Amino acid sequence: MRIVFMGTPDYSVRTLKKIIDAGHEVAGVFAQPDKPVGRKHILTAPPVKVYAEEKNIPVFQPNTLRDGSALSIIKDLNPDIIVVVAYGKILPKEILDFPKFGCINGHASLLPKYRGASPIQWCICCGEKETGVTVMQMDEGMDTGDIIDVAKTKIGETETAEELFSRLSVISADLTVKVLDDIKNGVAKRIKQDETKVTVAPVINKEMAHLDFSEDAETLYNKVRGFYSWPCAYTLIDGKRLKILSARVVSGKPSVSGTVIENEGKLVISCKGNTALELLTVQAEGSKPMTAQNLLNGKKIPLGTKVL
RNA sequence: CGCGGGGUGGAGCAGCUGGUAGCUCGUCGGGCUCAUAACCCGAAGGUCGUUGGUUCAAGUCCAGCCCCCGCAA
Repeated sequence: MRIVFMGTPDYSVRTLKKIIDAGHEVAGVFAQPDKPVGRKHILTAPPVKVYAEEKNIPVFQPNTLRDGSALSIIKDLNPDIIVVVAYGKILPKEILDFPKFGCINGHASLLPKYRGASPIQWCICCGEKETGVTVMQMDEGMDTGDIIDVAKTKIGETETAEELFSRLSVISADLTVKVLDDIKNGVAKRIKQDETKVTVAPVINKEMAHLDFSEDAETLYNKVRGFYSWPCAYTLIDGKRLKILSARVVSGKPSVSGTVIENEGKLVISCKGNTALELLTVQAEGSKPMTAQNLLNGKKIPLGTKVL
C-alpha cells in the first residue's frame, strides 16, 4: 500500500522500519519539528526524521496540521492510508477522512484502558500485570477509535518503563504490519471501545515522580519502575533531590513513614503500614548513579533521618 | 553566554583561613569461628582532571582548557 507515516521518537522508528521492510511504499513521513535538546540546547532532529532521511523519504515537520497546508501535502502524497505511531499531534477530521482507508494508530495499551500520552509508564505505575498494543481506526477523539487488533504481553515483575517501551515498540511494529495486510485484504474488523472501562494516562511531569512514603512500598516500587528512566522517582533528603533508579520491597518494621530504618550496607526507608522500600541504585544531585552502598560510604545518613 | 554541583589511592566522599593527604567500603595477608558477606590485626595502593600563574611552599589561591552530573528547556 501507499502509506504516509507519522511518528516522532525511537519508539515509532521500529514500526516505520517494519512497514518499509514489509514492502509498502512510504510516500512521506511526518514528525514533530526539531527541538533543542540537552544542556546546550542543541537543535536535534527526532529519530523518525533521521531514519526517514536515511531512506530518502520526504519528511515534513509542520507546527500544526490545522492550517490546511498539511492537508495539501497529504493530497499530493495521496496515500491509501496514514499510519500514526507516537506522533504527538491530534489529526483534524479533514486529514483523517482523506485517505481511502483512513488513518490507523498504534497505541501502547490495551484500549480502552490508558488512553492518552503515557500509557506505558502508567500501566507499570499502577501495578498492571499485563499490557499490550492496540491498533485502532482513528477518529477525532484521543485514542477513542474502533479497535482493529490487539497484541498482549505480560509485564515482568521487575520490568521498567524503559524496557517495556523497547518491547512494545517491536510488538507494535509487528501488529501494525499485520493490520495493514488485513486492511488490504479486506478482513480487518472494527470493534467499538467499551466506554465504561476507559482510563486515562496523562502526560507525566516531574512532580508525579516525587515519591510519597505514606504510600505502601509496593506502590512506590511500581513508580520507581514506571518512571524509569525518565523522569525517575525521587525523594528529598536533607532538602536535596535523590533520584531512585532502582529499589525493591523489603519487610519493614513499625516506624513513621518516610524514615531511614536501616543504613548499614543497605538503605531502607519505611513506608505505609509496616512495608519498606530498599533503595538499590540512586543518584544524588550533581553526581552519577551509584549503589546505595556507595552513597552510604560517602555520606552519613543517620537512622531516623526523614525523607520527603 | 540559561542556573547550579563536581573531577583527590579500585568505589563513594572529607580536606576550614596554603606547609607533600584522611574517612567509609573494597582488595591482599594473618587471626577468631563449625562457618561467614560478621568480628579483630596488619598491608598494598594517590604525579589530588589538565595547562599556565602567584608563592619559600598549593589538593588548598588566580586564569584558561577538557570531562561528568543536577535543574531548566
